[in-house]
Amino acid sequence: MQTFSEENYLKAIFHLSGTDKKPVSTNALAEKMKTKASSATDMVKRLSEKNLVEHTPYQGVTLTESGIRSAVQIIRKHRLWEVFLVDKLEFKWDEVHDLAEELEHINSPILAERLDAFLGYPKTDPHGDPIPDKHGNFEEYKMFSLNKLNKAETGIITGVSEHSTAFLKHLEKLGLTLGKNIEIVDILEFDGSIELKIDGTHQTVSREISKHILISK
Amino acid sequence: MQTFSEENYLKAIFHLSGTDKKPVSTNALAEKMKTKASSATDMVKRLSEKNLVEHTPYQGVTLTESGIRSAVQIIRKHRLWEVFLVDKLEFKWDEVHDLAEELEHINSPILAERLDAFLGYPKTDPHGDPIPDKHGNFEEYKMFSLNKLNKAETGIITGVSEHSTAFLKHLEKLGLTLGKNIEIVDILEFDGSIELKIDGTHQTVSREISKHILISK
DNA sequence: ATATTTTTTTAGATTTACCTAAAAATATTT
DNA sequence: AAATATTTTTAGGTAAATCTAAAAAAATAT
Repeated sequence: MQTFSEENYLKAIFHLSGTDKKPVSTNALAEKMKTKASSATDMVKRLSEKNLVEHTPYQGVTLTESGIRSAVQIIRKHRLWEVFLVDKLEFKWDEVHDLAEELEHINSPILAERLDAFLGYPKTDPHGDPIPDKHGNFEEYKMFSLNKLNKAETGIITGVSEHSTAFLKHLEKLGLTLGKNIEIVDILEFDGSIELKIDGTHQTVSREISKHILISK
Repeated sequence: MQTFSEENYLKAIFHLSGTDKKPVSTNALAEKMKTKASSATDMVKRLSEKNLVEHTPYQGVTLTESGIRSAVQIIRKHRLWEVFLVDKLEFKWDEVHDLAEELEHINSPILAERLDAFLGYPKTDPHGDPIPDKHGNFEEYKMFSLNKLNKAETGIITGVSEHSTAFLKHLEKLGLTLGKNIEIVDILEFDGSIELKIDGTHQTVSREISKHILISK
């Protein structure tokens, strides 16, 4: 068993490490955890002693097999609780992240399994992220950022890569929610802002925002 | 905000202090928390600095108004989660205590409120304990221990004062579940064991067990 | 009323998870 | 390649929550 803090670090390393499982730098990890580099080093050492991560000083950190397994189970619980909060307790998609950050640490494989069944074995969470099954298997969907689209191209919003309330509330206000079709009307040369058509109306998003909107064709 | 540990101590003091709110001794508190007296003293000092308890050295500890409010909200969450686990996730009444001990610390009044609504504002948890409403109000039912009944008297099982899996599994096996009518057939002089009639059959429970079965008339 | 036992508190250590400041290693400029 | 800047680690310290051992207070027994 791990502490909450250890679990949060594992999750952070998993996310920062990406699909290609590249080493995560101490600074990146510290920033993600909103702490200092020295604290990150401390924790990495502890996780290393527990064989959850591999760490070569100055060369960054990667998860071991057992670290990945652990991280994926926490992510599974996080996403299941998000579905519960939205589908059953009528929370909005922008209100569930912080609560799920707490609930994900409840330690009971049976609970996760029962919750999964109760929710009807959902495939994705309210932000479009895939939910690992009890064995930890899940497909990473091939989504890409909205800012990769060219003028006149179309796509479907299928995910977001940022879960803050402020960001999600903004998308909601513009009508940019999961499943919506969009079409790129124009890309401003000045700062890369994107004008797009959605539900027949036009909306503009900054380049920074567009990066965190994920699209499938 | 309190730490998990502080919350657990508050809850322990609330329960040990009883309906008459009498002071709780350091030893009793330490025993309940499965820790040492010195640790309990330390924690009591910390809670005292936060004005959650009143402590006169060597004279025991009582909750302040604010301590009671805090404890009752934790108990509310504990009992709501137990209802959720039994009613929605099909856990048995003997499987939910430890999970609820973790879930009760999730810090969100809105979550508690939504959960309450989702469950249909239940009045009692799976063990017959009353669930405080969001203002912290609840009726203590006037239940008494089974061993207070005399030969030939009858009653209805409406609660238990012990929540361990072992105890509850045993009751389940004997058919001694909430809502059942019982009649005292005999009380053994030797050790106070009680023979009772339930659903037409006879069962015997030790005096120790009978103390933790709560009855209404 | 004194002695003994029990309960409670204090003193001093330990572990986790953080911090700041300084040193060491690596990366980037010139 | 040397100088400078950045990143990472080490060293030493703090607060929360625990522990053991010893001291102090209260309760009980003689």
